[in-house]
Amino acid sequence: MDVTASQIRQDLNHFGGFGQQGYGYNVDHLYDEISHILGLNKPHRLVIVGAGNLGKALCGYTYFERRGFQVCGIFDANPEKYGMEIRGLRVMSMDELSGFISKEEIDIAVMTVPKDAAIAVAKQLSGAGIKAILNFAHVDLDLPKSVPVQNVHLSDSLMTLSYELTRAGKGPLGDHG
Amino acid sequence: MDVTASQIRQDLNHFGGFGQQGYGYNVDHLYDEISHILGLNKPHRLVIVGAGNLGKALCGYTYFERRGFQVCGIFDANPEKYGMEIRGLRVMSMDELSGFISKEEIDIAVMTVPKDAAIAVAKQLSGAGIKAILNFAHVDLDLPKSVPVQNVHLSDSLMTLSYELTRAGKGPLGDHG
DNA sequence: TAGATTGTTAATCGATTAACAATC
DNA sequence: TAGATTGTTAATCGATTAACAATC
Repeated sequence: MDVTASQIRQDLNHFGGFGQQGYGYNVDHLYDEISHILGLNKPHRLVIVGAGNLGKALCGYTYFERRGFQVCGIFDANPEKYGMEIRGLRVMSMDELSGFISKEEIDIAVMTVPKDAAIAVAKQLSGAGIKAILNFAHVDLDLPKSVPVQNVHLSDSLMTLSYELTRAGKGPLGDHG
Repeated sequence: MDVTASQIRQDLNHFGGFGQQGYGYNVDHLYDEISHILGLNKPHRLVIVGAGNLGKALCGYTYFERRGFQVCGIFDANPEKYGMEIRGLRVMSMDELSGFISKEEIDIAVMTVPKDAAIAVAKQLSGAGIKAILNFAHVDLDLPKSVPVQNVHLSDSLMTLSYELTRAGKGPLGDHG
């Protein structure tokens, strides 16, 4: 994993001593502790905002369920999509979003909306009391620090890949001109 | 952007002096230089391996075209999908993959296959001379260093988000026990 | 005891930042 | 010249690694 033993000990110890000197770590216990630290010990309720291709794909993403991320609702701005059924969920309108978040005690919003809508949607989510956002739109949202955002910007990955591909086999400082 | 002026100068200078002391940077020229460094100046040809929900969603991802990433083919292991048309492309079988890559001079493969298939597919791709892989499967592929891999592991983003969400408002060292 | 393994401090390394010279 | 801005060296900071004591 490209991690030294030293680093693992150092990192684990940052959160507490989970092992026994001379004896080792109890793997099951360690797994629990880490789940706790990551907040994965209790389920999270989430909504998907944007019922496009990506939104639909994510809706059927089995990892969500397996790890206790419950997909509770899916929303879209396009009236033609209202009522459409995706994996047993009916697409709802953006007007219903805020109410749904508070009533259903939603933690997390997954944003798969077009770039231009992203900032407004983020505002609405934040106003409705969302606790965290997973953002697939090509914008950096800046929200109050109290609402953590994780960006999944494919464009970044693609650019990095293109860079590595281009540089492959060239010297450490490469040549670009 | 959370970057100091110092850092920008330092970073740009790592690749070369693109500015003029006392005068500034020419934005258009700088944009070109960076495109070059990232290898975005010429188009890349790519295939999508795995015609599931995510594969289909990515197939319609307009950013690809806009930035010169040409989606040239889409493949799946399920015979029922052969011939299915997605955005003007016919789904092909895995047997056709290797030949396609060399004949069509494909640079990049986007892997949206199930975890269990991922390693074998990566091997096939690497054997067929692929130059780079964008991997959405929940596995860390280890391929020869000559084939750069970018992993898009949603699970990582979700765990980070869960961590931040859980820690929000708590002290810098948090409390988890 | 001898071997093994974690906890913790110190040393090393690299990246970020600050400072200033060079130039327009 | 005065002000502004990049290039580049030095200082600072943090993270990784190494070393060793503590413990089983």
